[in-house]
Amino acid sequence: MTVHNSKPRVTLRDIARHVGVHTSTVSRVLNPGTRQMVTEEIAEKVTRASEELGYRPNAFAQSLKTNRSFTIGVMVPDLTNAAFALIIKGIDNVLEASGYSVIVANTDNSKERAKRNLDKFRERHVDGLVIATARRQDELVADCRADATPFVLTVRSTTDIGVSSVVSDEIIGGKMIISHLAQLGHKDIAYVAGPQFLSTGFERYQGYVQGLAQVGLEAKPDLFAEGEAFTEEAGRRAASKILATRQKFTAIVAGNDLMALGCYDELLANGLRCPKDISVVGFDDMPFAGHFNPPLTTVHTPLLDVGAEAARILLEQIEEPDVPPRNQKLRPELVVRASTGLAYG
Amino acid sequence: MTVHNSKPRVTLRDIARHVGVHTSTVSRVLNPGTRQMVTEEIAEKVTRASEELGYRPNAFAQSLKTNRSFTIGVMVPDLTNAAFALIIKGIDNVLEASGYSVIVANTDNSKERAKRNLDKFRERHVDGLVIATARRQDELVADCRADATPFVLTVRSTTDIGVSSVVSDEIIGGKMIISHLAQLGHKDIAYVAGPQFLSTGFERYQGYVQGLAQVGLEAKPDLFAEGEAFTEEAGRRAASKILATRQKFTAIVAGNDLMALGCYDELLANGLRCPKDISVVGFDDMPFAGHFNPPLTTVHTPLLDVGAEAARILLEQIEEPDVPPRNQKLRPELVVRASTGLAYG
DNA sequence: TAAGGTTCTGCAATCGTTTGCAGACGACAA
DNA sequence: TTGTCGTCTGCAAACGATTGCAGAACCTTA
Repeated sequence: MTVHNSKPRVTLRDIARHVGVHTSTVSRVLNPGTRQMVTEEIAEKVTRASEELGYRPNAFAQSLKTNRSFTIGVMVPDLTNAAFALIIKGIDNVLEASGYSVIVANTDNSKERAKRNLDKFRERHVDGLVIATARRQDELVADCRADATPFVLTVRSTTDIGVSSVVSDEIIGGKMIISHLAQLGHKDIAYVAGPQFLSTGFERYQGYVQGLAQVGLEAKPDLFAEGEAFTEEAGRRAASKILATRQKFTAIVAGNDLMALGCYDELLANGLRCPKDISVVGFDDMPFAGHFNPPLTTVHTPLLDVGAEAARILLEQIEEPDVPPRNQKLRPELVVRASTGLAYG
Repeated sequence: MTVHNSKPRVTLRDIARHVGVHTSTVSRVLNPGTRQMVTEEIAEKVTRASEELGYRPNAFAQSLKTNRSFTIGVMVPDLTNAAFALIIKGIDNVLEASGYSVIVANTDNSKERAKRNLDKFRERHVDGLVIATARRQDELVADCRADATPFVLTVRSTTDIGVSSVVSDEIIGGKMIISHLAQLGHKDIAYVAGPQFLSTGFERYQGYVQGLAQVGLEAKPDLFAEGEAFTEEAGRRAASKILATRQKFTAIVAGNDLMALGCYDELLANGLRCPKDISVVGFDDMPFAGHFNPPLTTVHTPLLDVGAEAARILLEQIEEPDVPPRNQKLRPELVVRASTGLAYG
């Protein structure tokens, strides 16, 4: 019981002194890769001493020497968005198992903040990066390419080729929705779009357009409105714009579930019932989408898997820097709930 | 244009050589605290060179020398739970501004994983810890106290005294609910409890009991059931248990919003309507609680502020290690929506 | 017994900073 | 001119690990 246990950090030297060997020997014992270089007898003594003294390697010193930090940076636009929380969880699950720690950066959709965070990642010498904030054209990504540290894009990708990414196949998702809606007899289908400078926003819309074409329908300009963000408010405003054209439609496809929620709000405010008057469908299948009123039909994006897969690819890229970049698209799934029904009229 | 730009990291020595001074001088220039030690003329040259060469300090080397990592560890039980995502965001917002990075650890409610993560935090020499996973009695916390690194508990606190914490005032929250329910004429109020080994679970229940006493009611054992976790499923099972007693009641207070959702499910399955037959109220006011069916009456916990305040206290504790621990309780707020109505009968 | 070959262990340099100490230099006063 | 004081800069030793190299110790074989 010391009076004021300030910080009796145990170092290799303490162990070395305790056992009567050199620090390099201790180091060798403690590193699995070099352990067989030293006599079993000594090795045992060292291990024991290390445990008794409660040795913890100093990560700084290790990293300084080896240039590996076992740390990876994750950049997300909004932690509060359940989708990104899921992504992080997926990433953390596989990284934790490999001894890596994740440093998160929340950019709140600010370019400056993203840049600042990227710099901080570099100072901290992260071994790799996963970026979930990319715009379709993104300087930040260009910046990363100039650098040698591996990174993979996730959820949102860019138009660049030659960079790894793992995302959901948004185009298929869009087509699934249209096919579902068409079966219910819908012909006039509005689109409340997410930002078109994001791959998610853009490709989901492409899926919608292609899906329409497949069933012999056409996208009408009046039935399209782009929100400035993937938020409930933006969704509501976009829906309101479409409503204002007084163009007839019986269904709305929203850029994501949040925007779909905004559509709910706007429909309600206009005395329209969902799905009786207007069907609504979203993207993501965020947690509790099944508890909304009405339960939301939406495209389930396998976010946990997307995150996990991104982490796996990153790990691979770290171990094997010369392996070519990979682009993975995971298949989404339509989950039909109560916000879509037969077209009226 | 080098052929294979491997990693031309710029160090102090490069700058020193470039300018023709010693590294120590460069170091002094680049550290605001010591910059006035060197002649303005040289200082200027150094700064310029540093910018031209694109110098980035090596965080490892710095930390190794100074024993400060400007890194703090955050431990949460479940990233996917919107409540904790909010907490992290609150923390990150204030920490980012002070130049700190946050390393997150997701324990998934596993003690082993928590311990592992704590060890990793120590290896990485985090300057501080914020812990959102504490049980009312928690060895992990005891473990932390033995150590000299500052930490603060958040969301969930322990029975220990002498450790800093910032939480929502759960007891008041519980009382608010009862007072609201009593005004609506409810007399038989069931409690679907969260785990009682967590301070949130425990204190919310205490608030319920005290609130009941204040309005001259009594807590009936039959109307209490404890879920094993703060989840929808656990909430549903607990609700089912209470229903099975066939005891009369007109309202349920749930341990949190997720459990309240579980109550919705069970009521629905039993042909009971909310709020017509049974009122339901939760805790947390998680995102989209207003979009549930029916919109959930719940106690709003100021999670963003809780996180931010925790970060602030931690920072204070890092700068000033001898300041006594602080326990902060933020005031919650009842938000009345559509899941509570007049008591029938 | 000596030569040759294998293990094993210690030495010392190194990673990129920070920082106490001391020397260099100029200025000023006596 | 000399002494003293201040200001600035360089030297070198850390911080705690890893690792190529060389030498010591042992074993084998002739």
